[in-house]
Amino acid sequence: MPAHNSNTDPPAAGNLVATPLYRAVQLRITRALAAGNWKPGEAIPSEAKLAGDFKVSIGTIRRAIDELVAGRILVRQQGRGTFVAAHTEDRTLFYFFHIVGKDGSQEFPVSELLGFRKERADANDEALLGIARGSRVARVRNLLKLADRPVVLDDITVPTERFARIDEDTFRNREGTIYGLYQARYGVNVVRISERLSAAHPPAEIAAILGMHANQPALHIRRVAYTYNDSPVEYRLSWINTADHEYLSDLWKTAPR
Amino acid sequence: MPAHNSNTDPPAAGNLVATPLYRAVQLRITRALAAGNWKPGEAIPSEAKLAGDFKVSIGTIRRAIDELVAGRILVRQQGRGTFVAAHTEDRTLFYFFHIVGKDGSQEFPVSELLGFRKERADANDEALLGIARGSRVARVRNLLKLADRPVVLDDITVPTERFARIDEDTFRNREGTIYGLYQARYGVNVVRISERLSAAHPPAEIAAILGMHANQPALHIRRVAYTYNDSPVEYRLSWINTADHEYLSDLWKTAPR
DNA sequence: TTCGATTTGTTCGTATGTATT
DNA sequence: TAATACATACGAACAAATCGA
Repeated sequence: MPAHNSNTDPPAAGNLVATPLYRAVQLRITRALAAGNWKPGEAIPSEAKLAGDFKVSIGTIRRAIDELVAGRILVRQQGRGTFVAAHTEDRTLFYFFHIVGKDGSQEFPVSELLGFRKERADANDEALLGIARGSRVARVRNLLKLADRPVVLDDITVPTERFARIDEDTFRNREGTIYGLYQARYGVNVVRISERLSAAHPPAEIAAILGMHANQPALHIRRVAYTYNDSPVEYRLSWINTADHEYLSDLWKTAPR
Repeated sequence: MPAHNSNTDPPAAGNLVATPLYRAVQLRITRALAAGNWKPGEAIPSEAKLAGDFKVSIGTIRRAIDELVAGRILVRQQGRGTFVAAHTEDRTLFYFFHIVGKDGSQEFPVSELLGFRKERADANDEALLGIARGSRVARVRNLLKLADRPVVLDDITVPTERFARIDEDTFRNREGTIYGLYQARYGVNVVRISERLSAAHPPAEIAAILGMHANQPALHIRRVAYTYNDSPVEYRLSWINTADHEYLSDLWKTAPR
């Protein structure tokens, strides 16, 4: 068969760039994901079915899914199916959580909610989250403990528009990670984060929470989390006591698909 | 054609795990790379030629190369060929260099050699570089300036075994990056790094070099650089003045495991 | 426990498109 | 223009894992 476009588009009419068929398929899949057609943890239709639905070969479907699997948006399992990545598995936790012991140990953090309030978005929120100034946001203060000692303090901001009727109890009584909560309860699937790190002296209030002496430096992180299509959904300021822990950046091991 | 093994191996005889053919091909390619059969910047044989040499289909060759391209070990160019990734291009610089201005600007760093000496490897070198204690190592102190101001101080350790007859002039008179030097002159191709970050007060000597006040915190990074097959080749301690700059960590597609 | 249906994983082959030289 | 090399797309066959009858 020739490699022409057998879809509904006019065959190489106006489109100067001629995006490959597998990209178009990929886009349709991510759109269905973003629309919530398939939920995290659930299986998407089989490759054969998708091929039939989209009227493309199974190889093209696989090509489209390949990158989504590489980007940890989907997870394939031989004999079972292809699933929307969920934030419930321990593996996925450490993809977005980079704090490890200086001895190399990877502990599971224990979370503690320290504060919750709703406010109006300021200029910073507007710039980072792409929401209108004055719209409503929720501010969450969360502490992470490792080996029973406070290590990470997160000040989290999310727009209430995406997170309908979000409240303190929802946060406090969640099971699993925060991104797991976003995913399970609000259908917001964080698939990418961007972090900027610097060293600084934390405010006295925060140093106290982290059990740090005055004049002790901490790692400061500004994080923006994105869902499908690079749409920002959360802004987070973190302070990390690096007396006994470090931030691990592994760039990078080409993992088997 | 059936998916049998048409290579020299007995078809599913003793191998219990049955590694896919494309992995075997991938291994042969990385071995050739590590042996220096194909040099950085040069083209490797065409897919058709490799398919003929290895007696596999062109699709299997492409599959093997796919991951090496994803891992930035090889670079494909349509119509030209597939090339061994070189550290000479500006693009690749920013893959291992993560310091950006707080305003978001990405500047090209200017390097300045501050010190060079040869020593015997200590316990730390032994653990991190996998070399025998007492073997010879070179220690290099290098300063990186951004916009004419000192920002990053690197204390670099490499084993002289891999870097034959390395000396101060070689470092001082190099063109391009340090990893470019390793690659062009010693055939050592850094393909992966692992970094551990923390916040701390730098020693007075280092604070002075970075133009920092006493009691000002800095970002401290311990980096190990690896060549093919996860073999460590360089150990680096860095201090970064984050008054005007940040460490950027962008985590998304085709990520570590 | 066995068996068969389903689903993804691997390998091959072929044809054609597109960029480079 | 022609040859070369990678890119896209399709199809087929079989392997391996999973799951339920």
